[in-house]
Amino acid sequence: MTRSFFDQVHDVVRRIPPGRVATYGQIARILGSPRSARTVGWALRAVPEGESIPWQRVVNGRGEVSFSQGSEGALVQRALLEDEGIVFDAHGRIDLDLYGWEGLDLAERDRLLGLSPQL
DNA sequence: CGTATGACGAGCC
DNA sequence: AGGCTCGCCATAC
Repeated sequence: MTRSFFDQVHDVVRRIPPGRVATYGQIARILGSPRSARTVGWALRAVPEGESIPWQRVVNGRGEVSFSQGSEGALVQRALLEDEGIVFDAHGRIDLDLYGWEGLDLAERDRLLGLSPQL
């Protein structure tokens, strides 16, 4: 298969519904590379602006926007998430128990991993 | 083909 | 508790 890890990351991120967030580590685990969280972040950094990939719905394991505080990217991401109804606490963090993505069901996960050729 | 790079994460001070 | 280090691993060069 020609799908790069980056493409697979993008595929998964596109599945995150509005108002929900996933973590870098979670995406990595879904793709079968539990130690590739950093690479997930890199894959999102490489998302072209025009693409319809909801990159803002991916945060770090503590529910924080993973840009240096005050940076433009951080402000943009937070604004986009708040537009989806997500509420940040006083520490600028998201309650993952409340807004965390449920994840993919097994069938969908297998399809994304290419275990069951469908297209 | 070796080295550098990160929008992470776990662990150790 | 909070900050720092170190491992990780797909790409970039």
